[in-house]
Amino acid sequence: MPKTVDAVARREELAAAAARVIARSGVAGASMREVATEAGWTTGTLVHYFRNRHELLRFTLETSLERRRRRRAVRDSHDPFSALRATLHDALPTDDDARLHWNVTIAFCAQAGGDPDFATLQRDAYRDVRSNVTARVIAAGHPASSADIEAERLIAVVDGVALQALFDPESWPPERQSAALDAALANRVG
Amino acid sequence: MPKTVDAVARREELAAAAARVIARSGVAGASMREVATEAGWTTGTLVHYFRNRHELLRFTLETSLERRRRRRAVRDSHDPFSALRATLHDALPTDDDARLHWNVTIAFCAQAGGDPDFATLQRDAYRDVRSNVTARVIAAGHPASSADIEAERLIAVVDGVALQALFDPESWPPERQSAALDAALANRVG
DNA sequence: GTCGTTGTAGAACGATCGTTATATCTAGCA
DNA sequence: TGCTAGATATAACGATCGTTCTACAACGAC
Repeated sequence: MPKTVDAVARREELAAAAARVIARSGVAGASMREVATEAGWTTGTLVHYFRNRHELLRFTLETSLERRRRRRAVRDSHDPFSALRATLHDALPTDDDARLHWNVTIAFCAQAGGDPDFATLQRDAYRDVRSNVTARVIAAGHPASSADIEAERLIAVVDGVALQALFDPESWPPERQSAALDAALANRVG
Repeated sequence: MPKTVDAVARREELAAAAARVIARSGVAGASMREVATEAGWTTGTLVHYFRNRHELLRFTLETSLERRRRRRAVRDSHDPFSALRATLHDALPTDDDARLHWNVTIAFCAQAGGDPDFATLQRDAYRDVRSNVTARVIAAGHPASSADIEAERLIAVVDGVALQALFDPESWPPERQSAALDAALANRVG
């Protein structure tokens, strides 16, 4: 058998490079050559792990969404309200990693119109977030009958703050994002 | 004197075509040829009214932001709370026109990272919205000391709902968007 | 050590892009 | 009715893109 590498790890490494390029200059800026250079390889390597550019982009989006999902997965040890707050807080672009994946999400959001593949991935991720937050809202003591409304409201606040923070980072330091979230949480839940 | 056309109107007509293409397939999809075809002209006409592609895109973004701004400008005749609600409601993607310009905003949001020109335009538009809503929040009876916080919260809700509605239109008919806004308004203001 | 498979590099091709240059058409004025 | 400058169309150029193809390097099985 010939030289062997961890193909899964290599794909994730390349996708991470693609995510950085996309966050920096949009999906359109993520050409095969640019991504290969960012990753420290050549296009020859890139096409060895991804059949074509679309598969690279799709895998990059999947990985990015999965990364954001995992950010909020390890929060079950706290008390229910803290877990809810932590889940929502982890979705805010308060650090470089979250900012990066938020930018990737936004970049693909703009592309989703022309590519139903991407649109489906994003929509499913959104629905997953919605059901997750709804469950935590109920766990935190909110009446089950209106839990979905409350969850949507909280998600809307988080998304809205995130959008503004990405546009205008200097006006939205992490503390201000946290404060906005806490204000939204203080309104009904808890 | 030769044949003469209304150059301003022609520029806006071309920008409207560009906006449709951008909403449909992103900024990257808005090539000179594609925009010219959408508008019913050729690239020769396009470059006659815009020095280059960047100027076309910039003017398109400006026009789109201006159009969203004007949607909420004619709301001063009502009582203060209705005016506030109407202002926020007009920002939601409840009709085709609003959806189109929201998609343009999102598309340019993804591009803003690589182009400081677009980023500045968007950030300024956001700050304009913020001061506008803050004024209306105060007019609606909210304490001036925390009006900016309240305005940010409401804008965040609107943006968050809009983002979800663009992703998942069938889950977010206009009535549901209105309901989410009214729930957010019922919390503090009024 | 040799072979065979995989990993990596780089060149090359056709398509498409933005831009520029050139040609044709058109409407108002002499 | 011509003349002229703006309005529009079209062709072409160089650059860049995604993709394909070929060549070489590296490592495990025999």
